Amino acid sequence: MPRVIVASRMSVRPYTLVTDSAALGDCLETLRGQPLIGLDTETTGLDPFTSRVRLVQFSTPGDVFVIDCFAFGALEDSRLVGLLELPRPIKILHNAKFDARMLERHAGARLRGVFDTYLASQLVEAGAHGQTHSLRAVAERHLGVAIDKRQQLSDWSGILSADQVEYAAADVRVLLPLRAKLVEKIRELGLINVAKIEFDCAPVVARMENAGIYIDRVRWEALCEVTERAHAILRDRLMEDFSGAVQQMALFGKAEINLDSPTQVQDALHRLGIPVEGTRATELQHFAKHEIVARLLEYRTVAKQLTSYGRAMLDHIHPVTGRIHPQFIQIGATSGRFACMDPSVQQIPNAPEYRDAVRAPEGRTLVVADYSQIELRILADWSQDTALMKAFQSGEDLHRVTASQMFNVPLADVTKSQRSAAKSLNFGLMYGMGAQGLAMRIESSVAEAERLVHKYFSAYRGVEQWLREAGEQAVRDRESRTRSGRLVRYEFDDEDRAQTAGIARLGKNVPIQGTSADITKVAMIELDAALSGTDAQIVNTIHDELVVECDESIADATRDAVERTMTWAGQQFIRSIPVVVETSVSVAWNK
DNA sequence: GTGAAGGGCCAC
DNA sequence: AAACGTGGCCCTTCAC
Repeated sequence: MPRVIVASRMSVRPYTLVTDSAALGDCLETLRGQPLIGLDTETTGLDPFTSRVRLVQFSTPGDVFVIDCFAFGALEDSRLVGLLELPRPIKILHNAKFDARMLERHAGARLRGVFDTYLASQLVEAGAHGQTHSLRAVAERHLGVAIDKRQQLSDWSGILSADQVEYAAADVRVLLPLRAKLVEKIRELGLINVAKIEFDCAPVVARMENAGIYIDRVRWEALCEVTERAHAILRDRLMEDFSGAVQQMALFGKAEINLDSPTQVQDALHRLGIPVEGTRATELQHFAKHEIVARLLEYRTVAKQLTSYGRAMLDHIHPVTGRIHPQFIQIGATSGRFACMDPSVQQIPNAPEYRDAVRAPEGRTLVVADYSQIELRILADWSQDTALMKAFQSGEDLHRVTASQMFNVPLADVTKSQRSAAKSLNFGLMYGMGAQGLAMRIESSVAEAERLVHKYFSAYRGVEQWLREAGEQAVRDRESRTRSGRLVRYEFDDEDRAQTAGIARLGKNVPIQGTSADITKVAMIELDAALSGTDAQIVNTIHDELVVECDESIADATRDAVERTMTWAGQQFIRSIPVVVETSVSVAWNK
């Protein structure tokens, strides 16, 4: 053992272990004069509410400082907090969200001036398959150096081994050269704007995760109980309905049917003479005249509610905060959209009974704000289609206007089914939907769907042209860009027509979906800054919607700030038509 | 037992 | 045969 320590001591450059206030002063003196510093932390666990910060490490081109927060009150030192909160020097971190959560929780610091090598790697790789973005992988890819991560999850709460401190020093040392390589790529690929957005967003996401979202346990449990009863009743009745089929199946050794098994359900339906092809809801709907199929559809809905949105949600309530702290993945989709997990609070059913249970605690309130038709506005702005722009400038109901233009009828004479067809086209065409897809969706013949698509594009020539060119360009250049310059690269075999068609669809959708993500991220950054110094806090982001929680006494001011910053962010990317943000103030997540 | 794949379904 | 984009969660099935 001693041998290993000696050997590794000799093989690495020195570092300074900071264990008192005077040494911290010297360390901060050195750091303040730097334009760029590496920053990392070692913590006793991964959860900011139950773990402590043991080490804070800084690097400069010539020095590494390892601050032992257990040796003295480093995290209470206002000089350290001041350095973290100033925009300069720039702090280089790998996955800044993690350290920002810890530093906010334990030092009360609002981290600013971030360069995040994790996010930078994701931007530079632009969605390439099979690339991971761990510090180890990124350092190996760009610097050709191997990093030993064996100590990462070691016990950081006791007496530090030389190995541990050296690991901590090595980790932070690599960040400066790594940034240099990544900056080069960011410049080459024209990603400076989007990188700035992502880096500034990371501390905002950290605060959002730390804040968490409140769920009313009693309301949620009541919802679960209702669902459980309905589930039991439907299950029993379906078992009776299926008994004939099950008896047949029993001849083959199967005495029961699992209603949650699509294969078993299909088999049983076949035995009852119902020739379903798969058991998806859209397929079952065609056979809903059979009582058993109708009941199965009901069962599916309830089963989904019970499993995905049942008591499991309550297991996520944190014992320390009493709130849910989901994980937001900042570049969750290659388009730049967020993803969310453990639990995903982006996919809670949009039904009043569920949204009522997601609320503000006593004395507080929610401001809920979403962009009105943001993706279609992006399409209108990008394509400069005269008719679509005019439709938005009129301020009328968009789908109704579309129907009026498609079918050449006055606005007031648009029928329900005309509006519905227009709506399907407005949304579907952005995803690269064809006539066949439309026919499926609106349950018409393909010929009828073709006629509708033709009518749509006759009204919106500019949209047709933009979509076609966006698809062609994606296939030709093997990449797409959003308005912020975010890059998405495509790997495909251009001999494969199905793959090529898929890339063309992405080429239409990625710039639109991704620009929407750009806008939401800029809005979050601006809003977080506007709300600093108040008790208002962003608690959820759902693609084109933000949820803010604040004391009810500042609800109006908060709503104004939300509306102003979101509108402003939208206008940074959409210049030729209005950006509309709809806000509401409510104690629950209902609009 | 564990993990991957696929079906199904929730969100925008 | 494929058929509108981006995700995550839960279940069953099947291979190891």
